[in-house]
Amino acid sequence: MSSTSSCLVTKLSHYVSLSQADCARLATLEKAERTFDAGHEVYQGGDENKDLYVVKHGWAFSYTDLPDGRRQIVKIHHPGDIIGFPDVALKHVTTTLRTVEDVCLCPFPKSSLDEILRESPKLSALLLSIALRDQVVLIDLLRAMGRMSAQERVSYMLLDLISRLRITNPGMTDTIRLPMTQSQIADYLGLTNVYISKTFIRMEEDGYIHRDQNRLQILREDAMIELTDFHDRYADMDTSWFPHD
Amino acid sequence: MSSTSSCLVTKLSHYVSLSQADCARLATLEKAERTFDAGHEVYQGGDENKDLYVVKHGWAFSYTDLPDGRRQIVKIHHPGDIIGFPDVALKHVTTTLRTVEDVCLCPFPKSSLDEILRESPKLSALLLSIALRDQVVLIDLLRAMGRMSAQERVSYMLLDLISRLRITNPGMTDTIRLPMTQSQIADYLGLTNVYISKTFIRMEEDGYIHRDQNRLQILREDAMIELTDFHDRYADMDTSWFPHD
DNA sequence: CGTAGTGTTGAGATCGATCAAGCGCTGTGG
DNA sequence: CCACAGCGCTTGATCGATCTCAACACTACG
Repeated sequence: MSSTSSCLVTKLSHYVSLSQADCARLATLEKAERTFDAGHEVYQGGDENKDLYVVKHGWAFSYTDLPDGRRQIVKIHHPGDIIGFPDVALKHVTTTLRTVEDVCLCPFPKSSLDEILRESPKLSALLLSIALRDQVVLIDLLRAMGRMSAQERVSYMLLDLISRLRITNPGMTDTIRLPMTQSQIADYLGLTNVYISKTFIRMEEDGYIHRDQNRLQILREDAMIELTDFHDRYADMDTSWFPHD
Repeated sequence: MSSTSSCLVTKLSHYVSLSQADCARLATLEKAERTFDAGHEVYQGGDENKDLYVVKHGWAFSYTDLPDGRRQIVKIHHPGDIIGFPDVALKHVTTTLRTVEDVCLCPFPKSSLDEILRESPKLSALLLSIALRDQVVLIDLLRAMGRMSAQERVSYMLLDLISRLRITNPGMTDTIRLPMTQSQIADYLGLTNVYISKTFIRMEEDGYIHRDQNRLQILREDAMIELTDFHDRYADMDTSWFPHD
């Protein structure tokens, strides 16, 4: 999470080496900057689809509500993520974006993508790959929601979070900062805050995790990987078919 | 589902008008053809990622199993769909592909995408949009799985199916052919075959649907749309930002 | 005519939800 | 410095939607 270079470039060049020109193209996406307080709603579902955002620092999440108030959080956003990408295909945004803590976002217009598609086949391939990889990640989450118990879902979430954070923080070990409340975790995993509490306590008693303030240490990562049949979708992508410059 | 022209071209030109050259590019994807019997596994999760497939006719689905046998169907494929697209980003496929009935598929190599990305910005934008739209669809399904009751999930599935089929069959009204078994529907919705049976019976008693053989008529579509807060993601896409030829 | 697959039905079990209370922070205002 | 409100987390009692298990009916098919 260096403050000097772009998180987006860091994240993307994990997968392919980018030309100067392509780095410059990405850098223009992060020219503008806006900060938001914790718990702020940046845009709401149904709004006209104007900008995308690159996360500079802080966590946020996207969610949808059912008419009666049931809430589903569909994506947790970290530094380097592009927010709002799926909605590019549609005229209106489908989710509401809410910050978890103080956050800095870089808005850029949808039309910037047009330029990338016309001028850089390699970046186009990379963006397409990211979109497709995110589909695989959603499918993994779907599997967890459809077929896993509460403890398995929590384990899956923790493994997914730590895998994502390791891409941009290679120094990370087994401890993550978890700024979300248990109600938010419940809305992400399709459970209730009460049951999240009970599940965390159970997992701590069983020696899977250790909690301290809002830091969480994963004690038995291998056991949790086995429990959830977890696959890291972030470390590797197949870039062999990409067009060359 | 015309047998003369390509389902893929039909489906894609629903969104933008395609040049001759682009139609030709898509047609080459459907040159080869292979047929499979009902209940056949075309490829398995973990296989090397070689080909994509365009569906010419028949239904199929992609699924993953947990080590203990719990199954999650993650996508139902119809004529005109591209199968295996999300796995393009990875070296190995993440799901197993199984036919529901007798099916005809057109395999084409991943590297064909390379050519499209280099030569047609417009088709690239369209493919990217399809991938992003499919993300939104997965998010909708995730919401259903995380926060909806059995009856709501079944309603959501039926509405989603009929919306998709209407794209390629504009003549469709309120009746669909449902060749999947109740066990498969259960594996798609994260429920059990027993409870699917009970839910269908309940919905029939309540006048939402009518069943006859493997045909299913939707009697109260508006009520079901309201119940599930359903949004059609297939009818419209935002193509205004696309590059011009 | 046996066998396998699919759907239905019923009894009982269970995981997670709901409801309600209490506890420990933290920030705020008197 | 204290009182108090608000929020997040925990705890316990009870409830209920869905699962599990088992039996049975129906169809297709070799």
